[in-house]
Amino acid sequence: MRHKDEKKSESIFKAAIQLINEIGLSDASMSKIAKKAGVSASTIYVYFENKEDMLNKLYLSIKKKMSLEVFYNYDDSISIRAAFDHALRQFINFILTNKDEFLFVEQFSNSPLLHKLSLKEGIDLFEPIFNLFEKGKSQKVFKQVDTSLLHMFMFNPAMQYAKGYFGGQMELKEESVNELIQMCWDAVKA
Amino acid sequence: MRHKDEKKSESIFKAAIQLINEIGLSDASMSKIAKKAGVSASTIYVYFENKEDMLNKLYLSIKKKMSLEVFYNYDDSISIRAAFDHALRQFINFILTNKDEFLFVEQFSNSPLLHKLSLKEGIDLFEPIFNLFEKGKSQKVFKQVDTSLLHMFMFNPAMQYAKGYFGGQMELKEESVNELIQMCWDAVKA
Amino acid sequence: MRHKDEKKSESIFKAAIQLINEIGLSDASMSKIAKKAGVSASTIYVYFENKEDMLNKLYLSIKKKMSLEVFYNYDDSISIRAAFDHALRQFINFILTNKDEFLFVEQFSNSPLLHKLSLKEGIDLFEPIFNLFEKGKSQKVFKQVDTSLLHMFMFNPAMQYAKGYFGGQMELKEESVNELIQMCWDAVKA
Amino acid sequence: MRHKDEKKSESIFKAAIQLINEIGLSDASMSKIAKKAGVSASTIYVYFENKEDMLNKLYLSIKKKMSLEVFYNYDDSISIRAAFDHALRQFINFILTNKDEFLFVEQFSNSPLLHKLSLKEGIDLFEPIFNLFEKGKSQKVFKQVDTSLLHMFMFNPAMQYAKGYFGGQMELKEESVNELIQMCWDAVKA
DNA sequence: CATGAATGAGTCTTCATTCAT
DNA sequence: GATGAATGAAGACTCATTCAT
Repeated sequence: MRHKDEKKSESIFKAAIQLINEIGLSDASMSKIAKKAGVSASTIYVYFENKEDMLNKLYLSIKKKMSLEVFYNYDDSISIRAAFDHALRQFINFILTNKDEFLFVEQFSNSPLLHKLSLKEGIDLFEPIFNLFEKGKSQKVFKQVDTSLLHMFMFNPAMQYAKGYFGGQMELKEESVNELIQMCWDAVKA
Repeated sequence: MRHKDEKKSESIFKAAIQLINEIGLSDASMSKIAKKAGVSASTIYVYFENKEDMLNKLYLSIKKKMSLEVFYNYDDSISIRAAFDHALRQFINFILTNKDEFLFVEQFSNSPLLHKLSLKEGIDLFEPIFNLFEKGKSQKVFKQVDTSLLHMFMFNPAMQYAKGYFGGQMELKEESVNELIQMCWDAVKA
Repeated sequence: MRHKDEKKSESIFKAAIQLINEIGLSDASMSKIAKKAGVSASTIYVYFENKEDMLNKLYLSIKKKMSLEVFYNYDDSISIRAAFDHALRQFINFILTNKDEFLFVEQFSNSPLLHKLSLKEGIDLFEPIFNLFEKGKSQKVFKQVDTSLLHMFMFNPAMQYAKGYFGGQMELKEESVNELIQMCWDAVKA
Repeated sequence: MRHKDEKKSESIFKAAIQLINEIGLSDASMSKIAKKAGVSASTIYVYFENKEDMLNKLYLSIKKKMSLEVFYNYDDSISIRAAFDHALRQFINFILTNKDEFLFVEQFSNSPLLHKLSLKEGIDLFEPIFNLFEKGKSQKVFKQVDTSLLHMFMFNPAMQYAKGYFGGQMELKEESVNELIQMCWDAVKA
């Protein structure tokens, strides 16, 4: 895939993301995606094995992009609170400014199409956070609970918030974002 | 006329829930559901207008059952903390002991098939919680933030936890549940 | 059938005619007809053997009604021209004032559902006209051509005209009707 | 790509026409047509948008073929009577030697599937006839009546005659055709 | 007599995918 | 590498009809 036309596979990704957000994962057929991408449906099969393969690769590519942004300028050595804040704020910023990518990931995560392997790979990209939690726990900054619980309280509310915002059920207020980060912190702090 | 089998629409519901959990919402076709329910596909249309109607009615029936359980023995007059604890514990208990129902609701909530009307009706069933939040805010027990934020931090982590548990990514420990409830409380308390 | 509820079978007829005109013969299902008639679909099967039987009986009942009107006050002994005129005028009057019945007959006549037997029975009702043609031919008033040709030129233009009128492609003018009758006469007269 | 079989859409047309004549428009399902054409049902959708589109295109293609034949060697400048005769005779010849095409057009014209646009396009193909009528009226050769009345009396009897003939209710005699043409002329002539 | 419930067969249409060019 | 053509399988849904009450 790497040696084929990078632009074409990129335009397929773009079309898929947009279409899935417009009409939903299960209504976004290969031919519709192809039409939107400006290629023939059969061309997609030059770049991907099948639909599932395409979606998994799309999922991972977004996760990678997301992780790059979340950990941009991420510095292990600052205070735990500051690192927590920084990463979470970057994360919120990413999902709010990449609506389509975020909503695709959400839809896909809730579907049986997400391959176990891709799920794991996606999680691995957030390794620095797990390190942060371990360090924080040993310093008694975080509660002595399962790391996955901490992880959940760190990112999930923001995702839920973004979904409510994009769904029109919530307003976006600078103030709310700060409150939300504070609430996350209160939940995980010792 | 033949007598209407009271259990038939119930068995269609049951088949739908199970199948949707096994293979996902969009792969659970009417004919597959019918086969699992032991009826002809056309029989479903005797009980429901169409697929969307069926799923919306299923959704509402689960939401109602859920609300009944969450508010079983719910007492407005005890302390806010106790009421919060009680409802959340009942909620967790419901989703953990009604895996299929819960996972169906999750899938359906994230799908475009969920009709706006059903969404609203579903939310209305949790009105007592909204009253609790208002009361708690006025007594400065809860943070002075959007009620929807409080609501999110109360229920969402538990749902995410259950999903992780059912997906095999988390263990279920009595201890974890208590920790989770504590974390929710820390998040919302003033 | 005669001893059953006459009103019910009548209301089924009425509903069928109307519905067929609204949505077409092939979209007018038994259940839709039943709903419009205010009875259960199964009730129709008390009065008729099946859909085809129902439509054939409906067809014949309309043909009979039509023949009654066409030959109302019909007098064999007046001049051939006058009898021709009278019958044709009555016919035109019938189809213009019984739009639904007429259009149903047209749709049904063009469908394979019309049973050969009903077709013949329907034609038999117009026997007096055939007598008129025979008499006219022997008196050299009409052309010496096949009676069915005469019959065709007498009734078909009016039917076509009415269809054009009901379809909105033609206007209805008192004058046009007279012209049409004159043209029919010119066609058949010797 | 596989090469597009030029004959495929033609064979679909042919199968559709034949089948519709055998079992009627509304019983001629896409899958039956496909089977008769020797292709998969989905293949039809490669060539046509849907059933309605297919039938409309079929209708127009027949109308065009018909008009080509009717106006073959048609000469504006000969006498009106001769032009009338020529066109009508060609028309009769066409419908008698193209039974399936003609009967299809008849069924389709009486169905709600005929799109307004196709109806108009179909009529436009007969423009020379309308010119003939206008000229004939101004020369007092034709009656001073609505052109649509003239048109009706020119073509409708022949169509009715052909339907009777194909339906087995009339015989085909060279003589009758001449008589029929004469009757049409008598009807329209001043 | 009347009818609600039930269904197998069928409707049109879309889908993911393959294949020859 | 790119693609138009082709298709079997499946989708949601409707139909005419039967049957037990």
